Amino acid sequence: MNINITFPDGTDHSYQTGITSSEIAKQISPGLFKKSVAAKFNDQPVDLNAPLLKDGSLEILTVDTADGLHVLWHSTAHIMAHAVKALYPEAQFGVGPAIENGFYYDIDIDSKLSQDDLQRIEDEMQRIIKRGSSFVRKELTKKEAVDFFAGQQQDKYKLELLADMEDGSPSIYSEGDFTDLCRGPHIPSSNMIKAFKLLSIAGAYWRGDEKNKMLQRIYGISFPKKAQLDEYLFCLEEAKKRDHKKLGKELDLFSFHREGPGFVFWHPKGMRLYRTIETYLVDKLTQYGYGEVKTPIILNDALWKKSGHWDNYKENMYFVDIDEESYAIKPMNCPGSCLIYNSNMHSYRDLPLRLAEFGNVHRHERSGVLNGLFRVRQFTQDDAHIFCTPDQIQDEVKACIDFVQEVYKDFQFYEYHIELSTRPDKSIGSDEIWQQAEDALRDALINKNINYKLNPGDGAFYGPKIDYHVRDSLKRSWQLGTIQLDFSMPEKFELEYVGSDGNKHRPVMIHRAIFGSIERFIAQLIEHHGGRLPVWLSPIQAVVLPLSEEQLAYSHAVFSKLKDAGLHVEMDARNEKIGYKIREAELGKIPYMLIMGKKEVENKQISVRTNKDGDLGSMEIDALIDKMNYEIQQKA
RNA sequence: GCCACCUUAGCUCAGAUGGCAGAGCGGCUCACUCGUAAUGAGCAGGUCGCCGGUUCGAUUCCGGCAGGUGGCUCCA
Repeated sequence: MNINITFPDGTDHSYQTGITSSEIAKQISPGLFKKSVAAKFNDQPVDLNAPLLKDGSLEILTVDTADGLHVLWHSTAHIMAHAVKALYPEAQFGVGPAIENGFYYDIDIDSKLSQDDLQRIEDEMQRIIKRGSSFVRKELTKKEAVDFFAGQQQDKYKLELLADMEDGSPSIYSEGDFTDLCRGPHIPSSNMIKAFKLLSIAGAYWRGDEKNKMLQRIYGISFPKKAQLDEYLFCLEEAKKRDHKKLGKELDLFSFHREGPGFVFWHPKGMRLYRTIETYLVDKLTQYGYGEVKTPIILNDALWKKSGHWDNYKENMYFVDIDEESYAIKPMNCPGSCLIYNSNMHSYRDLPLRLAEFGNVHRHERSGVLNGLFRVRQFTQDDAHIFCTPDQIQDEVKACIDFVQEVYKDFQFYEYHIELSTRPDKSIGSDEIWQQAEDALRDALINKNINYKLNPGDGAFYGPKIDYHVRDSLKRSWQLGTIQLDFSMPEKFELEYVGSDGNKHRPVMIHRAIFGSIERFIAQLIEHHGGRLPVWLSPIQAVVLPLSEEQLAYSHAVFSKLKDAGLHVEMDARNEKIGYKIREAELGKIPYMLIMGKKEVENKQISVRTNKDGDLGSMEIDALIDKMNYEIQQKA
């Protein structure tokens, strides 16, 4: 009996029934065989040594592919669990998946793991790998699996996983004397792992629920070649150099102080960057038909009770007493906007009404979540509330999408992903309203032909949202822009407009932010550019560097001329060697260094060095101003 | 909030089984007037995060707290 196997390149071939992917790989080429870790049969991941019993498509997964690496990582997680079990026989295990970069395993043991223990676990893993045992799959009935994890290898977490498992035939993998509940697939033999490293230990709640026990999670990474591990670790180090917390200090942009954990102190240079961004957006707001508003930071409790924040957001809010009445410091700007809306009568002809606000909000975030500018307790949202009629929703959401993406392009953010978040557990509004709102956002995305990830249950309490996520230097994803639909707030604040029929109608509210928070956005900008901001964003765009005192007068003249041209320019008149001043300017990541020597004074020129291209030679002052203005205008 | 780790000069970091605290950079002073990533010399700078405990003596050991970092949970 033969089966027919189709390959990814479209060719097909007949093989004897029961042949394994491994044997097929060997026949195709020894190179492929050597690099293969698993296979996909009819798009289902399978082990290399699984017999193929029917016709189907086959893709051999090698360690050169992301899927293949994931298999290697997952197998390394097993080896790690094996090592932990050998060192701590009482250990019980949660889950141990491959993740975007590497793997982890959640472990329940009584003793606290330390860095030294990681070393011991690594050593044990090394021994296990050297033995080169193979991963053997076995399919069991659910009862057999339960018996195994209740008896021979006691593990309450695996039992819990089994209890929730719907399909009736769990599989286990044995590697040496260690067996784990696992769907697979796995690498054929542990000795394919040529290089690995355990990176960190962290606490993690069982099943991600903070009501559950906290397990110890070990993160690690592995590769089929030592060089790849070295490169990965090198990249990690490089990424740390781009950390905005480090660069923010080095470039003197902002600071944090014990006196206000989670509250940013902006320094002059950081503030310039902040203002540049703000000013940029103010211009765009006009283009996109927004009016700008400003609402108070402290507002009476009654307002927050009315808006639903009291019931849904209280634990994140700060409160103050004024004249024996209780007030809250705003965590969001929407109620304020609603008050503005309600201070006038509105006709359908006024809509959409777009009110933008650089809203200064305070949120009491739990201490453990604070993280540089990414997660603070006080931040400025580039917020806006669009009040519109139901049939204007589509166009308005689409316009918001265009706006967000235009802005990201100007800041050279090209790598982001979009999520559509739906109704959370804690929410206000009827099912119908939520359905309508979710459909509206989905339709806008589909209409714009935008790929998005569905994020069920992650919407705001008042409505679903479209979010823009960007990764930081350590690959953590942060939400920046957001477009949220809200049918509830208009209800609560009894917002109305007079329609063409002369009757009163309820408008719909769209909350939207592009940067999300200016603080977080700046953090992303710094990391994205590694601190080397484009000229238009640089707090200092050029520095004048006289070679000696003889060039001071000319240098001052040049400095004034650039300043008058509207450029952010500084003068380094210190009595230091030119190499020293250049070094300082380079470390300060100043884009233009203007060196003034005898020659330049005689020729009325400027010797230009950029931090991007090095020494550019001499040019006229006006040529330099034109060049810089062009780059600023191009946002290059 | 939870888990682990960290906290020594403005910054980056050494340090001692518990006995008067160290470097480089930066700052200040002086000399040097210099051509594309660090000129030299001198001086100043510390309650060793805070509060307790053990001890003749604690920056060092123990406990608590605060702040930070990496995760978890939560979120822009």
